[in-house]
Amino acid sequence: MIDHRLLAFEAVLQEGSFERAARRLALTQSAVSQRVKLLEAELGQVLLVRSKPARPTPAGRRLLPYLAQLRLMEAEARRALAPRQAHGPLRLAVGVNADSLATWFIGAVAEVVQEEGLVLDCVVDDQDHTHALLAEGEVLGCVSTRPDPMRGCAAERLGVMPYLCAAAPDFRARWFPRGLTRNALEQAPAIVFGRHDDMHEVFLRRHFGLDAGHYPHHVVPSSEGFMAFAVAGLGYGFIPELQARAHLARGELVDLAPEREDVVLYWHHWQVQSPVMARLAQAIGDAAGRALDR
Amino acid sequence: MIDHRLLAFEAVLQEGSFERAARRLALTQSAVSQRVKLLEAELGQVLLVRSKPARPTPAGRRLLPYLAQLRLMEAEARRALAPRQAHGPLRLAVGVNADSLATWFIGAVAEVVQEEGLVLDCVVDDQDHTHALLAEGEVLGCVSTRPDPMRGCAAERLGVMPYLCAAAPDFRARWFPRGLTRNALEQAPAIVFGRHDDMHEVFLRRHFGLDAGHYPHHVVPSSEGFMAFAVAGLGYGFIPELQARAHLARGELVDLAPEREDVVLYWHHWQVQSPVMARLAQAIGDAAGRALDR
DNA sequence: AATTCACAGTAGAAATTCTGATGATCGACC
DNA sequence: GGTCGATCATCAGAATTTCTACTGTGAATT
Repeated sequence: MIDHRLLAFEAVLQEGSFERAARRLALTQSAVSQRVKLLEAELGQVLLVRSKPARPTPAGRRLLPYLAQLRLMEAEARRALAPRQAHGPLRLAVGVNADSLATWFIGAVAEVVQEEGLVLDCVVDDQDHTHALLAEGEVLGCVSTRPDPMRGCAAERLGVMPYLCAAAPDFRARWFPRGLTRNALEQAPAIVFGRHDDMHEVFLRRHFGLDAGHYPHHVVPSSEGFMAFAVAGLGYGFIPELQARAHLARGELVDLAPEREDVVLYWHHWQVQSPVMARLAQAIGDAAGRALDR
Repeated sequence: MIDHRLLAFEAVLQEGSFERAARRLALTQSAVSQRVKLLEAELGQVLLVRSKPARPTPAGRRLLPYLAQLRLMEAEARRALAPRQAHGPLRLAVGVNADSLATWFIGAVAEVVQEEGLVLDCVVDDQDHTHALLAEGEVLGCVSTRPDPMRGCAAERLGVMPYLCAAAPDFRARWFPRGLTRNALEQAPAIVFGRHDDMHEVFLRRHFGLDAGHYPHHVVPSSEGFMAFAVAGLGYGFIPELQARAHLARGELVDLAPEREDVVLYWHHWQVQSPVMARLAQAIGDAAGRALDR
């Protein structure tokens, strides 16, 4: 139902080349080439940079969000027409930061997902990176730390997610026998989530005047992995209070510092919304209100 | 860019028959018939009742809003790609009640319309009827008195529009020498806006216990006409305070009763929004905040 | 310089979609 | 109750679009 030419354009981007796009669409490379050319002619803009892998031109990039919205709208229209038929569940791509996914997010969306028969396509990335996913139309909504919405989007404040500095008890005994001192912090192996993750650095700089890069650290881009690292006594790091709570209670982790690093989360979404997206946003807002601090 | 079959379906509805739709689309009747049939087959639903004029089935009706949204999105996408090119201005259909249009509405949208290069398609109807226009996809947003949004839509409170009971001074002297009495009200010719307009009845019932239909009344479905009727001394009726103000000052009208009939207005819109719709909603909200009471 | 790779272009084949003719259905009217 | 007029469905073939198979070109690789 969506224009063939748009689908070809999208496939080339996702597959990286005309040939693989053709394979996916069960066409020849030539046909894909023609479709894309036609689309470019109609819009009067070059949409693809023919490199490997193929990349969108600025114009092409601006087209992507509309494609995602088109998809959603088509799916919605079909549901509105034949609500009880199984069209295959509606697939919604959303960007979530790993810690939200590991803590409050699933509970937040569970009910809506069930009732509306959705399939969520959770794209996990760092807090601030989820925003880029939205800009490129890869997701229709995302949890982000950025407060300002892009043009065409809206943002709602979800709440504050406090992180605490934690480690296994024996890790503390070994590395921080006298508490968090500048010296100890320069030696003790930290755990950070990912490359874009600057919470640890901010903490070290703010409270101990330590500069970036001057501390040994594991990089563990997985919420569960992060936790497991900490519990295993391999390092110390910032863990969402929500997630740490049970482990603290069981004595597997200890709280190293009174300070909390607060991360303010926002729900960003294209204003397509559609009934389902509106419900989802509502549910996320509600659940965040319950799970997060103000 | 929008699916041919959808366009055929729409044209048949707008023109009332397959033949005229074919003429508009520069096709044969046969082609239109085939397109519609194809669409119906794809969706697994009959969309059109083949009567004269052709009407949508319930399924067809549910499809209409999506068509309107599709249109908007396509226009938006084109603008996003080539902002400076003149694509022909973006056409936005909005439902407005006559009194808003005659008073605050134009000022509210003027700036956005200019800056974004829009063409507004104002559909004027009674306060509550504008809602139906939204449901059928005829408009993308509307000013209505209904507070509750439909599924897939959102509603924002704009403010209160107070109406006062007014007439020309000589009309008062002639019909209401002793003020508004039950007897006089049963005799004096009222002016009401339209068939769906129940403000006058509500007023008579609430304050004087008069039943519906027991008063003579002109029906004048035009805001200016309504005003002219009143100024000419042909009747009395409820006029927006905003609109009456100048006439009261000039002595052309007098205020007949201390009571005000308050109409609460809401802005309803499909959640497509799109950047332009978002700006429009913002502007309308702002202007309403200035022009209307809380 | 030769080779490989990836996309553009072209001609004819295939598929789609249109036209024009015909048939079915329904209501109006005599 | 039959006929006419109007309107939509259906069908076969024409027209158009879109695809495939193949060739050409330029850039990267060796």
